[in-house]
Amino acid sequence: MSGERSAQTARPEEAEPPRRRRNAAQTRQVLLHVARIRFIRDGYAATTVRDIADDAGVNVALINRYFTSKEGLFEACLGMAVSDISRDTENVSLEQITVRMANKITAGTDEARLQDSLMMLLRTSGEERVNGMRREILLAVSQKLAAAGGRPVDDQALLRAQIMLGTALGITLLRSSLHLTPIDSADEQDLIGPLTDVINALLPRG
Amino acid sequence: MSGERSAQTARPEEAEPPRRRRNAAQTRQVLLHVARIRFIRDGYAATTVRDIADDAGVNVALINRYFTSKEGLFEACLGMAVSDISRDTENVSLEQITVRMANKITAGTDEARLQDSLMMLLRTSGEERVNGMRREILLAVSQKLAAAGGRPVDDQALLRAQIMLGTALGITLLRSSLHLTPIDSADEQDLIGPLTDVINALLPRG
DNA sequence: CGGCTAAGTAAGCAAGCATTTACATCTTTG
DNA sequence: CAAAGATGTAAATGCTTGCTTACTTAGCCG
Repeated sequence: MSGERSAQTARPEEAEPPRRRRNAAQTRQVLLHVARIRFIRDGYAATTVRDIADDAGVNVALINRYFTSKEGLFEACLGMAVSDISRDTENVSLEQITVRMANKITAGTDEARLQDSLMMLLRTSGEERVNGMRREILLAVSQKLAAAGGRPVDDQALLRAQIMLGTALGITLLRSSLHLTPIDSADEQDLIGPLTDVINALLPRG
Repeated sequence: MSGERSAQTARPEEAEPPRRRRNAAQTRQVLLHVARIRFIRDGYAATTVRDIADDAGVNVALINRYFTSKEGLFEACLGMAVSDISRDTENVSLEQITVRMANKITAGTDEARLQDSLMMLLRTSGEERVNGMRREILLAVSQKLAAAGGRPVDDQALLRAQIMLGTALGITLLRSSLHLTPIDSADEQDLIGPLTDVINALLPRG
């Protein structure tokens, strides 16, 4: 590669387009990010498009330009959450499951945000389609949990896995939404013990 | 009017005031009842006072007359839920706890409505005062759970009780709000087994 | 009966909502 | 550079919201 592309600050990264002050893709991302936070914290109906636009520092009309409607933006956020959850529940094995679950539940706000994705799952816009998405991903996760034992997944095993899922959901709810103490201030180590007990009680080993 | 009060059907019962087509107390109750359902199903912000008034078959203005505001009506509903939960968690003992929990979770819509009360706890109007109410009752319930073992309640026991509470919350959520199968269609008998295992794993016997 | 108060109603108001339109400005590209 | 499309903005649209006001009617008591 003989010729550099331009005399910009530093060298432009390979797959990184040159910085623009106007950047549709980046604006889209910012909107998604701040909308997610609002939807999780305040719910769909209580969140206004102006709130979101202000948080993002952009004009309200861009929400409709990039996501068609408030509803469209919500579905995009939910889709993100579904992807995150799918990725974070790959290759679940009984050995690591406790540690990983405790880790995900207590992970800081930095990067790992499975908690947020779970809370996003509890939000609804009233549209029937999103309810379908929610049920789908929850069913998939519980099936992965049930299959972790290595035994064939019958209805009873699935029921137990869903109770386990409910536990994870409930803990996350009590922590990040209701801020109940002492569970809200428990760290990873505090949770590993009880979680191990619950998992051993619910998920039969193959 | 010397004789009987009127030629109504049957005789007016003792403690039962004569039926009036206009009855403030009854209207109040109807409003509370239908509002609760709406708040639980649709959330606070997505529920309009006109929805509630229509459900109740009364005029919108009566909501403000009897409850001052939409917010006031919500708080009344939440207060009802708190009372129900307090009453339903009296005298918890480790012996009956599993059966009672399974029973309450699966109880039909007839009378026992602990599920609804729990779901009501998850709703918020944004007012800080209601968040306080929610934390209070959740803490009280988890303390009762922790004390059921008969042992002194240290922080770890409380944490475990709160995880148990989270499980109940999560199961109820997966059932009545998300309608996830097969847990949504599980009956009391189906739940007793797994619940027993979880409770034994979480609540140390004294 | 006749009036008085509690209970309920209809209509409307100001504020806030999501969305659209018409316009301005930045970036790329020929 | 200059045309053109991509990106962002300001303003206004038509609804819907919670709540209030002025009014009607049912129920009670002398």
